[in-house]
Amino acid sequence: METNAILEGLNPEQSRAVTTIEGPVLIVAGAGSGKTRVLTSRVAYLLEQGCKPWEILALTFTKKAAGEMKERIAMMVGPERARRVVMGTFHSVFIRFLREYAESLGYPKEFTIYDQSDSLSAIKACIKELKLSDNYKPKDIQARISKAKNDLYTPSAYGKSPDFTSIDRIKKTPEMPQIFALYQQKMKNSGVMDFDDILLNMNILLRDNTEALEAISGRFKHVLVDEYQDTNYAQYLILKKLAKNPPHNLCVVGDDSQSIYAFRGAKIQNILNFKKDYPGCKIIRLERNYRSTRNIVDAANSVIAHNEGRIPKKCYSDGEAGEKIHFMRAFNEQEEAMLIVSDIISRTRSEHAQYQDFAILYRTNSQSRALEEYLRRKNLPYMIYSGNSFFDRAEIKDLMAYFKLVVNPNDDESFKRVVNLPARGIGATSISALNECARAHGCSLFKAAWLEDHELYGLRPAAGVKIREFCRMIDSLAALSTKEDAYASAREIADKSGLYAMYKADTSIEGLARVGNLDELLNSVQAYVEEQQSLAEDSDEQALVTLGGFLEDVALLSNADTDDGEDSSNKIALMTVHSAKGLEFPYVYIAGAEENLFPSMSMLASAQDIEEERRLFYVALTRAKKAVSVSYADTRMRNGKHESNSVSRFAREIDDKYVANPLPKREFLDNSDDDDQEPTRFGFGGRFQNRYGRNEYGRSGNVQYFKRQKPAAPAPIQAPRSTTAVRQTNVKPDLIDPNFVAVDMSELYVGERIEHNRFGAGKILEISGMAPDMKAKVDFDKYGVKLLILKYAKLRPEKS
DNA sequence: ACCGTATTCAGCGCG
DNA sequence: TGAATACGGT
Repeated sequence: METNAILEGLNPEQSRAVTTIEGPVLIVAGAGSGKTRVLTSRVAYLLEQGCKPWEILALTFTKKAAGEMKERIAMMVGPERARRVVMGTFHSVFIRFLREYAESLGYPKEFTIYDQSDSLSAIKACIKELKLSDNYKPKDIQARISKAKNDLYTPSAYGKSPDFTSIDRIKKTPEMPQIFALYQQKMKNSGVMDFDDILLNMNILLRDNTEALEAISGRFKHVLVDEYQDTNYAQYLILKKLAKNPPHNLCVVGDDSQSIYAFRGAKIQNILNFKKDYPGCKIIRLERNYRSTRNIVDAANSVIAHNEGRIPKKCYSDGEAGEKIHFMRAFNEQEEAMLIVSDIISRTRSEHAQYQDFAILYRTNSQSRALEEYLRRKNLPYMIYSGNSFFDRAEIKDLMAYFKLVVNPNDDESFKRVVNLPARGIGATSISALNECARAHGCSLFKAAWLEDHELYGLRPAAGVKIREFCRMIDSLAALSTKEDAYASAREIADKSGLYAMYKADTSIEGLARVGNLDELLNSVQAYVEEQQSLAEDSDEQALVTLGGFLEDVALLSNADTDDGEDSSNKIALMTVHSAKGLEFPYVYIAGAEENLFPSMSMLASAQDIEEERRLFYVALTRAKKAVSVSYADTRMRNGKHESNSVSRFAREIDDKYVANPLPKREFLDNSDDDDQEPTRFGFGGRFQNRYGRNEYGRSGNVQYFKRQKPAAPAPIQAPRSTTAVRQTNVKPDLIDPNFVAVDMSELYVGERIEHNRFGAGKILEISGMAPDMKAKVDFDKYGVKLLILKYAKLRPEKS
């Protein structure tokens, strides 16, 4: 592609961003400013200037971003050259480097990756081994270890850092350094890294191995980084080392106003301080927004102007003024859902909008429920972007654990997961004995299985035999997997392990679904093999597509990448503001614009946190192309409690000039936090025609005031339905009416026909024991005779 | 090994 | 409130 063609259609700033190729460059790319286009054009331009593809390193955060860039570069310069550009996510690119030098770091070349759940189990194992109290919450420990690694603290550095140890003192977890150390030790014994280790070890490599540093940094003449505002300290330092050679051709692109990942270690200072870190750098601002109307851009500007720590810039749109922002006030989250959905319906009619043109954004995932319920009620197609991926399912994890174990037999977490699945008579006792043995020898469970001194740790010979049998099976599968491709190996593993047969034996509906999922996993292995083979055909080398490759590919997938095969065409999108980053929609609804929720106050510690929340609100606003509606509810059920909060300060910060129905100057409802003394307002809806559902509500007399009352104490015991009512463990014993118990028990008698939730109908044969240990022998029509403890079994008289 | 119940927790989530 | 995990009994 000719230089002219590359630059065609770029505005002057974009053009400068593409052609300023010498020395460090910071491109401050406002929302919707054509950032991806600039990045891809820049790569094309570098190639056009004679740079070799393999001398360019381009790093992104997500697989999706990397994929999009690859595709667009391929269109500009052709697939052969595009393929040779070193481009990918931080993690995927660094894994490649780490494999080259794995041994110098004390890892096997074939190290595998622990995902978060593997890592969590390993942490639980550490806590257990150190016999620590339940002050030590595995999730919390995991988060703190992750934070430490992102800031490049090793366990010993952690122990010496007052920052960490003082928090541990407060949290009553003084043995954090020991857990951290044991965890790292375990990981090394198992030949595995977690996601943070990839960055940590990359730093260690570049710090301690000069040869590696020179080789890797010498390989690249140009380093490009997307979303620089989201980099953490570990990534920051790696980049610094990769760009150490003059003239330091490091080009970073980002927007400080969209830095929203501080909670997972991102440092906005990285972008704010770029100028200081790279003296003489060039700063290019992309301030023209091609996405949104003027009103939206100006409204977003008026909000973000309240932040102090910013790179000065003036974002603007040359488009039409467009619609003003609408506020929608609701009584509760159900009504909020109704207002939003009604608005969507009316816009589909009045503006011929498609469902896919709408996005409903919220701060927390739990807000999706009310919206979802209402959308379902109205039969509208929608899609929730979040969480549970295919790979979280138990049966998938089981088969994946076999794959992982075959690729890396020292993976202890996978070993523990499948050693007795299907049942092989290897119980918890045997495994904990084996674990003791492994711990004493500082080796993996798999290696410990072959040692001779089991008995010292209490492992019974019979159990030892069974464990070794299992290990031999893994060994033979491993041997096979070096000869066969990933798909053949995967099939063999599913078969020989007995796992597939085990799930196949379950003929229930769920069982069938599980087998279907296993098939789907095998299909995806096959798809991976075919994809890799077609890539290899284009190039010269024809290597075996290994199962290890598949595992790595999957490990580096995110939830966002795995769409459970659901068809996303023409559906209303529901997602958190975080996951909306980088996306755009004609119509955007921001739900739950309330104090305490957005901004979320749960963990708000410093003034900087409120700025991060404000940036998040900014991100939400700037997703919209044509229209934004901001909704809030007077009361909302949160964590099982009713909460009343006033309108979000961010909503108020939108300049009235850009709002269709500005908020009253002082809110009617003060910020009373569910205090029983305060009057709480509840609305009773019914009139929802008002398109913008604004402040007439609540003012027009359709509001009831009442004082929330504490429930009468003691709480009345509910009318007995069955013997299960006796089991009121939350009620103090003296609150149970003894008469009630007696009466209740007498409802059951020998010969009576009853029903059970799971076993269905049956007849009582015998009643034995005294309350609360009273038991009944029941002959179920379908399941035969069972002895049930009445305290636990929910029996009710048969309906006739 | 599996069931039902008790208890606990509650934020956003890249790779 | 309700989901996820831990526990404890057969």
